[in-house]
Amino acid sequence: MKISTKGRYALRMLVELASRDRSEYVALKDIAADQEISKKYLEQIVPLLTRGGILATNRGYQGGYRLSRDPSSITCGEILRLTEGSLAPIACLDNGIENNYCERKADCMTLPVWVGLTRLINNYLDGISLQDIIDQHQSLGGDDYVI
Amino acid sequence: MKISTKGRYALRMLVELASRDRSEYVALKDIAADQEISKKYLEQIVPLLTRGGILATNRGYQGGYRLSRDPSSITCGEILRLTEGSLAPIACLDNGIENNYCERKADCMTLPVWVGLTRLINNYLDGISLQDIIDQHQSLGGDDYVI
DNA sequence: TTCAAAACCTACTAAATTAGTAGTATTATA
DNA sequence: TATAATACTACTAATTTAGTAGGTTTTGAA
Repeated sequence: MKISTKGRYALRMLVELASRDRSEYVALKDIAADQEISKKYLEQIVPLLTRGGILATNRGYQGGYRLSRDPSSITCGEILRLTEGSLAPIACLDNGIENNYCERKADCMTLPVWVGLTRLINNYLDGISLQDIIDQHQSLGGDDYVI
Repeated sequence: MKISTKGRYALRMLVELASRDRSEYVALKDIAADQEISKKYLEQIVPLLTRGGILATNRGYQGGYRLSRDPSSITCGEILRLTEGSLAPIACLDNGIENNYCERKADCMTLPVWVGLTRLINNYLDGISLQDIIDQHQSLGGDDYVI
């Protein structure tokens, strides 16, 4: 029950971009150095975010990446679903709660537990934007978020 | 971000035991057949639950397993922590939120997101007992739990 | 117009994890 | 003592994870 490095690295990278001047393109080289993450590995993660409409890119000399939208409109849920594939804790719910075609579905007594957990996780992560993360960091408040 | 078969099978097995007559020992052979799970694989899962104080066992002829406590006192959180190891979504929090010795801890802006998620998942699953699962199944209510 | 710096793309790989199987030893009862 | 059950340990195929490697394409500046 772990979030992989793909999702964690993506989130760290995007928080860094949200903290910088949003108008300029930042080279992956710089982000990789700052976050101490393999640049080559980030290269594989980043297309998921550009295709997902979170990052805008500029190729060639002086190129790089910047957020394509306001940090307050980009949520952890969106980022992690793009990079992790699905946030459902069981495969039966990978295509959404309404699209469960598991053959045991009808008499699976444990299913409601997983449906509730799926809703909980998605709602929580959809409720936290990149801007929220920056605000939380600056506020010196509690050590986590409460819905 | 998936619960493995270990945790899912354990939960299914325990729900079945909670649904049966609690005084009699049930052979693993029967549970494996009912749940359509490999008996040999269940054999590996079951010691985690006996050592964890959830199952009482009887070896030899007419032996088997039964719940060692009331189904209302056994929660999904307890079962899944025993079988999955930890319900934390990142390894830094595997030994509890207070025992995070990650070297990036001090300036990790994303940590509060994971701390909050860890609390959420554990609280949710600790709030659902085996008895709750049986009650939910019989009530024909909604399709999940709400805290 | 050439050069260099950047993103983009695809293939490969070592290590770890998952989901089991297999075989033997031990225990308890009829 | 035969039998039916759990207990224990080792092994394994397949998948996933977390990268590495190497080349291609694009673009701005000298």
